[in-house]
Amino acid sequence: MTAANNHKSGVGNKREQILLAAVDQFLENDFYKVTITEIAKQAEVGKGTVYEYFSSKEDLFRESFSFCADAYLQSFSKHLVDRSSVKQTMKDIITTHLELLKENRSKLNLLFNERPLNLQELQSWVLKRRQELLDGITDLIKKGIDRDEIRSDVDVEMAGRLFLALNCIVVGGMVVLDDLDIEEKHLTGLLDLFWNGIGNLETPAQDKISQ
Amino acid sequence: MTAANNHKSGVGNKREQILLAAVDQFLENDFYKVTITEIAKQAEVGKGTVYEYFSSKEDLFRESFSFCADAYLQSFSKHLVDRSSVKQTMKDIITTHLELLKENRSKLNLLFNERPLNLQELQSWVLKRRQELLDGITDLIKKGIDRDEIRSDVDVEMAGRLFLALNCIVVGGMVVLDDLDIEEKHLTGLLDLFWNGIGNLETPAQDKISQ
Amino acid sequence: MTAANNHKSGVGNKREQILLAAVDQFLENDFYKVTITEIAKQAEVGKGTVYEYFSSKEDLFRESFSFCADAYLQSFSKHLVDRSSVKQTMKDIITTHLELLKENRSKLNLLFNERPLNLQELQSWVLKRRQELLDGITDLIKKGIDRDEIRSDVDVEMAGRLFLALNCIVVGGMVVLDDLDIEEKHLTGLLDLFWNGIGNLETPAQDKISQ
Amino acid sequence: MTAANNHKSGVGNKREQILLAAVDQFLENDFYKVTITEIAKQAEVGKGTVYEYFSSKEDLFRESFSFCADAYLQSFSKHLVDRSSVKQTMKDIITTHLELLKENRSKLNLLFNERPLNLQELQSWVLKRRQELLDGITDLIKKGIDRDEIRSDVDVEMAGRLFLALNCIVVGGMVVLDDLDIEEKHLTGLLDLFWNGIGNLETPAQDKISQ
DNA sequence: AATGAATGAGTATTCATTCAT
DNA sequence: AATGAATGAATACTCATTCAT
Repeated sequence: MTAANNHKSGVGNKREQILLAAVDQFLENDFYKVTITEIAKQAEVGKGTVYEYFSSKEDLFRESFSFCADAYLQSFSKHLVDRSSVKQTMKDIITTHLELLKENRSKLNLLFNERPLNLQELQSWVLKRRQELLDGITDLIKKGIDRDEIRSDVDVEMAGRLFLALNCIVVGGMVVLDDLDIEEKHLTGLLDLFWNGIGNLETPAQDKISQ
Repeated sequence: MTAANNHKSGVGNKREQILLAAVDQFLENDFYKVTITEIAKQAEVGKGTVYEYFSSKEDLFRESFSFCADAYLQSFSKHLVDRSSVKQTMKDIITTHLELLKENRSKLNLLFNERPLNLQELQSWVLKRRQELLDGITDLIKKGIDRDEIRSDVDVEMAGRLFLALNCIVVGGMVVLDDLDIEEKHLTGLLDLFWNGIGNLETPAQDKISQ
Repeated sequence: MTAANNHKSGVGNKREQILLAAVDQFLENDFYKVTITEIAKQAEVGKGTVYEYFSSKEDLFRESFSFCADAYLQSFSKHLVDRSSVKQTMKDIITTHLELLKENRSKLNLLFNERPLNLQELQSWVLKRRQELLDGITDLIKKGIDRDEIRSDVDVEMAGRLFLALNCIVVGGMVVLDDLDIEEKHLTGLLDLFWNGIGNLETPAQDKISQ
Repeated sequence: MTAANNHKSGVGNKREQILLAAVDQFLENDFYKVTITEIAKQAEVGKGTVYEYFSSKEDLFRESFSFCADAYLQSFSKHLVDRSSVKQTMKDIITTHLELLKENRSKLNLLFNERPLNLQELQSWVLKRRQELLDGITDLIKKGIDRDEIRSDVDVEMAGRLFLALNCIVVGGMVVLDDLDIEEKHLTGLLDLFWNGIGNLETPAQDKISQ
């Protein structure tokens, strides 16, 4: 904790209590289902106190989202160093993601959810954060191409999106929605799928598409 | 019994008017943003009439969702016949999906949205419908393996989920969220990605993962 | 009651119950002191019902104000016919005003209150209604000049405003604030004052002002 | 005891800072629109400090009102010396009042507003202060009668109220509500009106009232 | 069967006031 | 004495649902 401390920082401070309670609620429920009253109760502060630290419910949502996004991006970026192969990096990312998901409070749905939030103002802000994530992945793929690990004819943008979908929807969906346990072999299978595709090279099946 | 003497059948019957209006609204907005009043107005019936046919807003949502899911599954299953190659079938599915998305009224977010709806009761119901979809895809992939179009070591479950994710987040996300125009070549690129993976077979990069 | 009747008119209708309760409350209290809950309770309707007929608290205030203003202007204008002398008309106006004040429900403070309402949007609307009143009085004074009842050198605008003030603050203030009983002779004295001034013509006192 | 050792006296003392800020705010806005937070901010003291000097928002309003009333009564009473004629004194009062109104921050609405403030407890207190003002004016009129400047048959009470109304409603209303510029000739016209009335003595019009 | 007027539970937000420091 | 973080009572407004006609 630095000298820059003011009443809005420090261990045990109200702001943090509120934010954590809010994250907890927003991860569990729709924006409209979550109530300030419930957040205040869970944070063990008065209702008015919430508004001392956050100007509105939307603001609180934004901060909650940001909190999650930052946590994720951070655990993500630690893999974006050049030591390992790109494939290994991707494996690490998926594994980390899975671990984050399994740690109870970090379902990260908030971050990956493709659902337009329909709070007009939040929408573009959410998209911006998602784009940051996508950019990180895209860069990783470009690096893979530079290193000849990834084919140069791969559509970088699409591959990035597919990798994001793999993490968000497939891994996320299995853990969060289907409440499944993903084992090591599943992960390896999944990455293998992403890396090698599903096609059987020994057959000419794929050639049939020629339209 | 004719269409005229049973209010639950026939062209122009109230139930259908209401359901179509509801679908229209729910596709456009959050559950909490949609109001019964607005649905009734659009359906050109009285507010009370909505409750003659649907027991609650949730019930109406369920039915709306089901209506969309059925429409989608149907347009989906028409591709699940054995005439073409599996790869071509997948191409057709993606194309159909894209077309459905582009038809304004059928964003189908409702269906693909991975977000737990958190209307507790809807949740499991939604998951069941999604599972039906997943099963259809899984069967398709199994067929591909039988026909030697798809490698036999592919994790069928994972491949199915990734394909669904591909449709949902990549295609859906691009059209709905980013408002991009996806061209033919993008689709082909995307499917190629799914089919062939991103890995460069000529390098030994992927071998490094051996943990 | 005409054929134009809809659910918003007719004896015993909710709208009227609400409006009367609102007038009652607004006459008694500040805009901010009055609550919708209390109005609903007094009108013996549900809180939501208020919003069936009035779009907002401000709207309800506007309508309440208008209701009072109309009642006053109407009882006012019946004196603005040319039968009697202007002085008699003025006497009638003051008398009517006083009677209206004494009838419990029509303190009319709402109308005469000089206090800027400070609900920005209401402000100009209120001023407009007040101006209508002032115009009526000004016309009356002009007529008096035409008929040689009133001196032609009188500042019509000022005289109109003073007459309005006379009604508002003197009569209104006495009844409402001081809870006094104004008798006939007071009224006559007041009008005489307005008509003849206070100056003693036999003294040259007023000449001293010559700046 | 010096100004420095008693927080309730001396230049720059907190109480005065707060009071002046409060006056400023109350002159500009409704009681309910003004907030303690804003007053504290403008006074450059902590919110809690306000409560060191004033027991409640109402108390602070009372004191603010009193402060204004005293200022007004004072500038008023300086005219109530016997040097000039009564008519001249009245002219001076109106002029002073007008000047006070034009000095931006002193609309004095607070003082003249006839609206029952309906902070029940304030009501009677306000009336008392207004009565003081009225008494001053009444005395002036009595003096005028003694000096034969004013007719002896004038209803002193009524004349006092009318003169107050002239200042408050006519002059006040024009400056504050209608945002008009009152020129010298208007003032002269207004006082002339009050002094001589509007009636045309050469006609028998007023005689028609004989009830 | 169809309606829509009536309802009140539910929610974000404001702000005077308190009190520990 | 001075402060301002914490509080919760209070309030406008929304909307799913009911029910008399």
